[in-house]
Amino acid sequence: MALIFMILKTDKSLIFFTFVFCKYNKSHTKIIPMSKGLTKRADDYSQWYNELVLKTGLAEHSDVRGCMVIKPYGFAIWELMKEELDKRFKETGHVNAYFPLFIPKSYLSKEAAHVEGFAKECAVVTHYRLKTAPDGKSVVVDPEAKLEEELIIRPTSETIIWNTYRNWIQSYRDLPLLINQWANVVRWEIRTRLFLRTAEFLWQEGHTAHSSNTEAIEEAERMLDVYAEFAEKFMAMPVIKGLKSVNERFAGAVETYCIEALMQDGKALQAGTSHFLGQNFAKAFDVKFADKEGNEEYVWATSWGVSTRLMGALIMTHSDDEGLVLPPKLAPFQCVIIPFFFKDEEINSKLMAKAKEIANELRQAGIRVQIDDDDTKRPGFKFAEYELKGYPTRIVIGPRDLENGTVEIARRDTKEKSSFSNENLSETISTMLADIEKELRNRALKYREENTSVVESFEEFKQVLEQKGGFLVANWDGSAETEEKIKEETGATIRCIPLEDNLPSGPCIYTGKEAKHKVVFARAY
RNA sequence: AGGGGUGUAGCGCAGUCCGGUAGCGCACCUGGUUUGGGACCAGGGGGUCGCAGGUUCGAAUCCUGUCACCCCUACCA
Repeated sequence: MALIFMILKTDKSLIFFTFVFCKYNKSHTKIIPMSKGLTKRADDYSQWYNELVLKTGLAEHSDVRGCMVIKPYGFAIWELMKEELDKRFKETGHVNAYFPLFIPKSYLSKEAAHVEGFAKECAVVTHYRLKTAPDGKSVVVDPEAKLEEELIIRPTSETIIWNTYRNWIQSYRDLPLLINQWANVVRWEIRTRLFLRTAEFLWQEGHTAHSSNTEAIEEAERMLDVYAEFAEKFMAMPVIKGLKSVNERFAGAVETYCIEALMQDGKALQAGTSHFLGQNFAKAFDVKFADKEGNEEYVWATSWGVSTRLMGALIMTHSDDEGLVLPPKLAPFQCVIIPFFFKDEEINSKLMAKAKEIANELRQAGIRVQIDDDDTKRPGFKFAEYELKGYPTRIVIGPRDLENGTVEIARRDTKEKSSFSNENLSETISTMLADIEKELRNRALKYREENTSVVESFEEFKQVLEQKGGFLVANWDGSAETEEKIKEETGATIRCIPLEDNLPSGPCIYTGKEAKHKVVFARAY
């Protein structure tokens, strides 16, 4: 295999084109050439991410500041996530409901820490009507239509939901109340990034009410497990389950649980959170129940959520310099069939017939498959396109394959392609999809292991953070001051206190005092 | 929120310093030739130069304001 690099100098940047000439090796597997046009991760990770999201048609910026348009391909992935998560919520006894987008301003301030946490990023509705402007062309806010009480567009729904739960809960018999909602929320962010941070985003928020402390904690932990299992089984993304430090805790929570994932640039991403809310919201909204003995007691609460941010996590966990790499369970199409058309109409119709036959076989086996019969684009173009979009597998069938009873199958994760018999393709593809998923999971796990460093001193901490990044496991004295100082000096924060294996193995790396926990530090999104 | 940068055709950009009929590549349309990894040739269509004011005989270009996006810090899921 020969590599030729061409470097073109333009005014502002260097553009690298890479051509890879392919030959069959002994196993008749060849390596797919690299795509062109996409910024390489090593050159500029942020730019790579932005270009990838735009070029693959996952999402784009709308004209509304900070708000994105999730395009059909991106939304298809989100729908697959939703479908699976929803199934898992139902399996753990939850039901869906829907609460208002608007929250009376006064509700938000009933829980002190909560309002403190969200006040700075709330969108506020002040009027309910427009009228034609004096110029007769534009419209203006009608000053006479001012709301008595302003409405906040929900940044999260604890307040409106707990205000509602007050009417729903009287006795222990009404508990537990296990409700989830799929919704949009708005947090007026200054700096935005597609999927990772937008002013409006989609999510699910579970809000549960319980008759005891322990039951609520169990619920918070149960839902954290649901998230962790979803991340690992469905997204092929390894996560660390842990507790947030006081600084990072959700506004209004007694304890915040989280799953933390490591992205390919060495930064951490919080992929999901689950909160034990204690009786904070019950007290703020006066939600009491009568226990079996007839005593009145405040209700215990949890809330938990994952958002479209998972899309960002998915992209940054698996994708490469050629584009998106989707784990099969989240690929809108797991296989694309491309008939290699020539000028001969008769051969083309045979190719098409075979492609349909194969597609039917795969569909019967439950594989999501698409045929690309567009004859205005050449196959090479399509190959590059589907690689960019991260289709896990691709079947190409040409005249030669018809004669030989074969197809060519390419897999996205390893970029290999080889010839296979066209018999029993559903099994071939199913096996390959399972293998791809395993490969992606192993690869991501290996990356995390290689980029998790146990550090013994603050010097080592700074050095590893600077040179390598990733997760840094270190002993911490448990104080918010120490955490804050480390953050100021290095930019790294405590991602979590792991649920497993958090016993300190020595003194605090910063203060040298007795350590309380062994925690995971990282720079984070 | 602070610092830096960018807005010109669907996408990527040149033109802006030094004002004078808006250009290039890709994409698109038509015709032809091609075809096992992003085809080639010929012809064609498309832009109130982010938006709003101002200066000027004349503004993509100069001035003022404003909006959006990107990068680095700060904040969050």
